[in-house]
Amino acid sequence: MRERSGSATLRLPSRRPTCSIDVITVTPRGQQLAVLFVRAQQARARWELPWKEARGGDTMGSVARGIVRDVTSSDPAWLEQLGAFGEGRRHPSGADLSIAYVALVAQGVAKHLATNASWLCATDVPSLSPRQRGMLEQGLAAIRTRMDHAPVAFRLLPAVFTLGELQQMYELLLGRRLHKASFRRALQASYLVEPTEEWRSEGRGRPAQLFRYAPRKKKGGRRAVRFDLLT
Amino acid sequence: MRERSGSATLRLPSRRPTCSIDVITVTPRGQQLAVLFVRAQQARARWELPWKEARGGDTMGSVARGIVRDVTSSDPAWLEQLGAFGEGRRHPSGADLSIAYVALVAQGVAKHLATNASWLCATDVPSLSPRQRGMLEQGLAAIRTRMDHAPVAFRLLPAVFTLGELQQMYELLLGRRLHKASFRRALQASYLVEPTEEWRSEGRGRPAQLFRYAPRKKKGGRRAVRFDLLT
DNA sequence: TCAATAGTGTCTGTTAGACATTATGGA
DNA sequence: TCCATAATGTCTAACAGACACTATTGA
Repeated sequence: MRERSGSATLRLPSRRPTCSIDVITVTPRGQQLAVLFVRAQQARARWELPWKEARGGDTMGSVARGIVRDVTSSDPAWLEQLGAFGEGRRHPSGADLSIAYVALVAQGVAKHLATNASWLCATDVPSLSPRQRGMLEQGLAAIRTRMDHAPVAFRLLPAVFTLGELQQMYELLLGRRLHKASFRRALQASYLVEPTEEWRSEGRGRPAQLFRYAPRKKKGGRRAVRFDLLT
Repeated sequence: MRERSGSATLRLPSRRPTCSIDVITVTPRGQQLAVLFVRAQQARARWELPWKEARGGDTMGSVARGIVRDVTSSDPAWLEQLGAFGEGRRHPSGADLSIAYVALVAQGVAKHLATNASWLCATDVPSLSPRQRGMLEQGLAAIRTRMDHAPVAFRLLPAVFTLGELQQMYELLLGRRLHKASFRRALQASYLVEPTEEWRSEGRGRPAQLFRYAPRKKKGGRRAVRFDLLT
C-alpha cells in the first residue's frame, strides 16, 4: 500500500488494523425471526454473532457466505453488507474493525446446524459485546427498511404458498402488521404471483388457494408495491 | 486478535488486510452537484477520491471527517458511512479494502481548497479506479435514496432562504424535479419552516418571502414528509 | 348450525399531481 | 402594458384503510 494519502496530512502509522467479518443471520421461525449465534466450547462462554478473521486473500462477501454455509450448512437466500463497525475495540475477536453482513436463510433449510450454534429469538437476544450489539440492532433494522422485500420473501417460501403465508412473511420481514385487503390489492397490481389450481386446507376454515412466484411485466410496467399498509 | 473464528473453518491466514478510508465529498454548485477530487503533483496524475490509510489508532468516522477538513478546510454538514469495498485490488492505495464515507459540504464554505484538489461536476466524473468508481456511483445513489433529506437540506442553505431555493436543494439532493404545489403542501404539513418578515427580489418577477428553519411538533406529531412528488 | 378462516366488494378520507388564477415586482 | 416569478386555490384520479359481506371447510 502506498504510503501516501490523498492530500491529507498523514498521521504516524501505528499498525495495520485487524479486521473481522461478522454475519447477522436471520431465519423465520413461526411468527418470529430468529438470529444465529455461536459460542465457544468452554463453560460460561458467551454467545457471539458468528465471525471470521478477514485476510487479504478472499472477498468479503465470499467470507460472509462461507460463514453462513459453515454454521448452517445452507446457502443464504439473501446476503447484503451492512457496513463497517470500528468504534471501540470491544469485539470478541479484538479486531480493530468488523465488516458486518446480514443474511437471510429459509426456514427449516438449515438441517445440520453446527455444534455450539443456535437460533435465538430476535426479540430476546443474549448479552453481546458492544460492537456486535450495535451490528445486530442495525442489521435487524436494515431487514425492515433497507431491503427490497419482494424478491426475498419468495425465496424464503416454498415454491407454492398461500397468500396468507406470503403476507405473514412480509409482516415478519417488515416487523409490522399489514392490512389484508390492501396487501392483496397491491400484490395484484404488482404482477408478482399467479394462482395455481391447488388448494390447501389447514384443518378448519375455508381452504386457501396456492400461488406461485411468477413475476411478469404488464402494460405500463410493473407498478411499485408500496406496502405502507398498516392494519 | 484471537486466532479463532466463530465456528467457521479457518483458512490459512495470508496477512492482515491493508485498509483505506475514502470520502465521496459532495457540494451543491448552481443547479448541479460537484464532487471533490484530488491528484498527485506529478504530471499525468489521475484524479482520485481523497483517501487516507486506516490505522489502528483512529475511529473511521474521525478519519473521514479529517480528510474533508484537510482538503476543504471546512466541516461536512453531513457525514455517513457508505460501506466497505473490497472486491478487486484496484484502488489508488493498493489497499485490500476501503471504507467509504459520503460527506456533504455547504456551497461556498470551502474557501481554502487544498492545492491539487478540485470540485468536478457529478455528471461528468473523471476516469477512476474500478473500486472508486463503484464507491462514487453508490455514494451518489445513497444521497438520493438513503438519507433523510430534511435536516441536511437546511444545513446546506443559509439561515434564511426562499421556498424556491429550498425546493432546488431538495431537487439537487434527490436528483429529480419536484412538484411545486405538492412540495409546499408537504412542507407546510411537516412544520419544518416558519416565515420571516423579509422578502427578496431576484430582479424580475414577484419577490419571494424568506423562511427560516424552525422545526416544531404540532398536534398529532410531525407528519412525515414524503416528497415522492414528481413534476 | 356454528366457528373459523379465505377471499372479495364497497365506501370514504387523504393526497399527489395537474391546472388555473391571483399577486407583485421590473422593464 | 407586458413579462416573469411567487404564491395559492380547486379539481380529479388513485389509493390506503375500514368494514361488511360471501364462500367454504370441519366440528
